[in-house]
Amino acid sequence: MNKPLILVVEDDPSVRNLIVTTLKANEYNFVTAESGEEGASQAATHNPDIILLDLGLPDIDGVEVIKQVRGWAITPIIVISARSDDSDKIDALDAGADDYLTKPFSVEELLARIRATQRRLAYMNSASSSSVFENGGLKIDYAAGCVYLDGEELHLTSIEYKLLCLLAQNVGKVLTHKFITANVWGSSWDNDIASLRVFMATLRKKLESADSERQYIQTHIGVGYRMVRL
Amino acid sequence: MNKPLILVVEDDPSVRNLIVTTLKANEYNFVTAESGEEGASQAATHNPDIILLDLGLPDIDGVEVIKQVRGWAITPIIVISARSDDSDKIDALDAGADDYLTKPFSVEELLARIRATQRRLAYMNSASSSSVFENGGLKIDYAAGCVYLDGEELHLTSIEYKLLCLLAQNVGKVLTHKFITANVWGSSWDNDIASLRVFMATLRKKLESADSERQYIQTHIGVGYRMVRL
DNA sequence: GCAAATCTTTATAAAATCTTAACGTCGCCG
DNA sequence: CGGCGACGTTAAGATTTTATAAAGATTTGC
Repeated sequence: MNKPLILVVEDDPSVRNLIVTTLKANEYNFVTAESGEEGASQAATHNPDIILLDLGLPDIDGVEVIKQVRGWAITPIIVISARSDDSDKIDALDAGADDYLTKPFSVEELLARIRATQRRLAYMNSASSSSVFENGGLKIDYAAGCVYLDGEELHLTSIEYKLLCLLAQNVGKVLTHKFITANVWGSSWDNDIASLRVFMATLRKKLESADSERQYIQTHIGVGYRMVRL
Repeated sequence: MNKPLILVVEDDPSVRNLIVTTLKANEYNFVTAESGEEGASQAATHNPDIILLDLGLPDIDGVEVIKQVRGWAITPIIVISARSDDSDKIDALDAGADDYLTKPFSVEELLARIRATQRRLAYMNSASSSSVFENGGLKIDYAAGCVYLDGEELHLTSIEYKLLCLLAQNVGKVLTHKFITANVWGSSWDNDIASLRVFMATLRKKLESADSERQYIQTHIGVGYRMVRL
């Protein structure tokens, strides 16, 4: 997945700065808004993955922003507010907020809650569109745990599958013997390189049986193997 | 949707009572557990919609319970804990918790957070919930709890039925032994894999007796089983 | 409490997979 | 040219995993 885009709606420049700095340091993309109106419009134009929303905005009330956004999107909204009354929390949550953090808050906690939200998002996406890898006629459906070659299902043993995934997840990169054996078997037992060669042979046979033109796996003598991007 | 089932894992009887009374007053169904072990096994057997989890349990640490449950389920977990340190919150959230409430908490806020969680669940379910499943000559009527094969009703025992539903709800996906046993039986007791094999054999016999051509269930050696989409 | 149905356990043969070792090829270098 | 090292290929044996039957244990219905 790409870096998530986070919309920060906060009028206080110092708080906004704190949040933005934190996000930047953790490699999130972000856009900011300084008022409720601007927040709602930014949400519409940028379609962010997550919204961080302050309730005490200069123009419209934060709860109104939540309702407005919820009118057409289910983007997760994490409220960050100075109001710590129960009634404020309840109003915001019932309006459609997903989480509520009271100021002063710990940036670490904010990040953890963002991660939790992200996790849920990732699951929801994977349910509808399972993550697949494609390269030439090769297709790996990670969620289903199946591999297809030119549409035909390919039967792989569990080690072969792990090996192929490892290569696929590093397409174009040369992987050393040590790296591969360490990842497929537990520890890097030296003698496994012989096994690795055998598995590479069977994998190649399976991948290149249909069409001998294409070569998915390349060997780099003295170093390791590499899947080429077709 | 039916009333959601909520699992309450809390050792302190007074707190447990407060929560349960609140849930009851708001027409939720619930089950309770007084320890981490019990909580994990209740989660497996009852498959609740939401889990409320205290971290300070008498046996295993709450974070361990989270990890255990997350091994096979994505059930939303709301942590309710006396520990208010940031690090505790972060650990719990990163282990897989969805929300974190510190004691003493307001029951109204708890209810609001449950509602927020429910809202998300409802959205996720609405995407993929129909009352009947069809695949090839196989038909499962979830509402009626009946299974048909080429129009003929098929008599299945309750475990066989659970197993078939699990496979059906994940058509095309390879399900690990651990995942299956955890979902059909309680926790993943190692020896259940032997039982699983026997049930798979009987299920297959029933499904493939009529027409030996079609193979609904595929075994992935060393991994698990998978229902193929026909 | 009995009989039938269901579930669990155990045993064994068959199948699939993994490891190991042997042998052949290729390119390199003295 | 011949030895050396790295790799590919093959096949046999060891190991693991699975299907299936059948017996014992448990639950359910009556």
